[in-house]
Amino acid sequence: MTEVESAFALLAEPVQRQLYRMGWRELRQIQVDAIRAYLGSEEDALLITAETAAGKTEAAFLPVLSKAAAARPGSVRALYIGPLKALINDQMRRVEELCGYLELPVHRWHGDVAQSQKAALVAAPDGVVLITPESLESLLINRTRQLGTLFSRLQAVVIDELHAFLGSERGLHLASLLVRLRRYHEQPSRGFRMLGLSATIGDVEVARRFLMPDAPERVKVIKQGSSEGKVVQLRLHAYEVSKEQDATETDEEDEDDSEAFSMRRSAMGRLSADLVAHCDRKSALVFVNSKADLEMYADLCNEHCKQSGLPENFLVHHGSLAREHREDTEARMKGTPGLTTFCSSTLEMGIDIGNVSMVGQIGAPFSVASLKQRMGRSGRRDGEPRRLRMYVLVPKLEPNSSALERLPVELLRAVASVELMLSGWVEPPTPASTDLSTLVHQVISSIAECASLSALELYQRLCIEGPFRQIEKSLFSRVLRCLGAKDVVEQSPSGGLILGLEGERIRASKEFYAAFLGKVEVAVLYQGNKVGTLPIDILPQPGEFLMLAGKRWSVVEADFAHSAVQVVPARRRRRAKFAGSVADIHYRVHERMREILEEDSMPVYLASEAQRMLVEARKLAREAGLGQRRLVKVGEGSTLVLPWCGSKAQRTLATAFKMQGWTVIEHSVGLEVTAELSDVRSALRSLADRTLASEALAEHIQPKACRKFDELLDDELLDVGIAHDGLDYGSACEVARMLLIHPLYL
DNA sequence: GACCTGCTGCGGGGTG
Repeated sequence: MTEVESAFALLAEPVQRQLYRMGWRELRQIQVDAIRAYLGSEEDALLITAETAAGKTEAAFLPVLSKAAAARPGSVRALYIGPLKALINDQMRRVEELCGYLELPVHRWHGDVAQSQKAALVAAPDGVVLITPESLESLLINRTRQLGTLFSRLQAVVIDELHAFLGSERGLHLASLLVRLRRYHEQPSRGFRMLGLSATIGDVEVARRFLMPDAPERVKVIKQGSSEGKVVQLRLHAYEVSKEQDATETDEEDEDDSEAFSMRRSAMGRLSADLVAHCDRKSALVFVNSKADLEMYADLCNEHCKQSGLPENFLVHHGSLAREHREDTEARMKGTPGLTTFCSSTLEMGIDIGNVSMVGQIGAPFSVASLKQRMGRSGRRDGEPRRLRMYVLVPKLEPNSSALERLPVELLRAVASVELMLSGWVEPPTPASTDLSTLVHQVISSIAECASLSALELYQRLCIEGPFRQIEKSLFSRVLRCLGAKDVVEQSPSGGLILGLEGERIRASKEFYAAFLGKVEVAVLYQGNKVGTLPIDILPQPGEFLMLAGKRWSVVEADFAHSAVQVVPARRRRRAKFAGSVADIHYRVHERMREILEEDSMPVYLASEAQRMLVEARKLAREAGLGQRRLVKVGEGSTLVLPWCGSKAQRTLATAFKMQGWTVIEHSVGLEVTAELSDVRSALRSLADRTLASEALAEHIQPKACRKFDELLDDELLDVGIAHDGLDYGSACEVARMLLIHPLYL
């Protein structure tokens, strides 16, 4: 018997029959490995990592369903946890199909599922449940009495798109929920088995610790062989942005308040014209870093098609669109080949939109991990390559600006990201060690679940058994005292902790269930139909223009009482404003950018204009010593610091300099400090020998409250969190030491 | 200079 045959033989008979019916002629290697690992042992957890469309879902569910088939009803047997409702809806169909010959019901449980369906599951717990972390949270506090029957014999928990949880508030939240859920198992010490699925694991050890915190070595890693990977076709195009060209090319439709935008307008036009040619009759996804730009590119491309007599084949998909519009875009992509969708991260994960033969990325990607995910959306069919085209706008080098300002940073970052992705590297997730906001969330939720808990029990559940293990007892009691002072918790006469008035109010709100902070948004309505949403704090006024859902609008009425803005179609091409912040770049990306400046070889995937710009940038860097020198004196009383150390450590350095009373200009790579070189060196020394403490730096960070429940904590507690997770103190100290011993500092 | 995610329970009134 071959390896494949013996793995197949391990599956339950109805599962085997269903595979025959579905026309499967073989199992993929990761499926064989997963079946053997899951059905061959009773305890180990599984981490299944393979490229998109390699059959990870089936690798997990074939063995999980086979085992579940033999268990008796009366309890949910397997739980699937997904990060998106849309993904759960897609996976529901796939799991139901695999269950074709099994007598196992498959249930969805998320915010869009009818109460009646939820009630049906609670009345007869059985089968497989597909759920979001937030709905699991709601089960724990709203259905406490039923948990014992629902999950008493739960066998397996499958976490899809595991990378989306690792290192985030939502991941910490989920980790806490899973520990709390285990208490309802009839054998809590054995509990259920964990399976994690992902295409983009930056650090296997972090993933292992997430799946089995007490025994990470018992997580079996099932990895797709590298030979099974796909051929990659790459091209990177660059467009120069210059003032002179735009003065002649902007027309009345393009009036915009921002000068920065009008400068970019003609380059965006050239980029769009190329894009229309590149996407010609291909199904494509084009990722854009901002929603305002995304709408602009869709409009420019459709306009281009209209003028050339081509069909207007460009659609949009992002988080500020009405759900109906997003579902319509998904359905059209699936049903009609040859369409292109401009999207944000909404389509980064596995929502089914049919086959995509090309992926575009406008602007340098936020991270290498995100670039990898995005590229994985193309070439899903066997034998088809992955095609990726990147497009970067590069400001024209102004002769009178400084050498640092003239560096084409975004082009360098795009090249560095591609190089790192091709080398197989992606950013490792960095879980927070001291996320007190999520701790507060779980304190409130745990008390709501149990009605009353002693402080010690609470500490035991969350910080000994649960995921908040780095939080010591003294810090935990400071948090509780703070919550007590704000009426969130109070001590009952019997000594247990119960929710106070404020705590009850927070817990009763429908916003409570997520651990992350949601934006306050208002609906944009046209003739009573929802087009999308805009952030409430920068809402357009009547008479102003905006683009949304691939159309141009003007605002006729802003109705705050009903949280709505009424719009009508308009001619003007004006961008809507969405709220935003700045991304953190990993130090390895900065380091690779510097190496690219220093190297001579030309990446083969650069188009000619991009090649010319890289040659120019290398010449500039060499003349100014930007790639080699770390501390550069620039005129009297001003020093350039070039650590190439990633944004978090660079921000930590900048804070240390600001504490000296100096003015610090923070560039994306490098700092300009109003201080003499010798003074900069002595400030670096106090970091290098750690006489400047992390807590002292944290005091100077503003704003302090940025996570969801930070408002319930005092500044002192927030500083503890910032010192641990908001800054990168360890790296900054290392970088300071390196800057001091670097031979080429002048 | 950014992107994304998620979400009760219950009471009252109407209909078949």
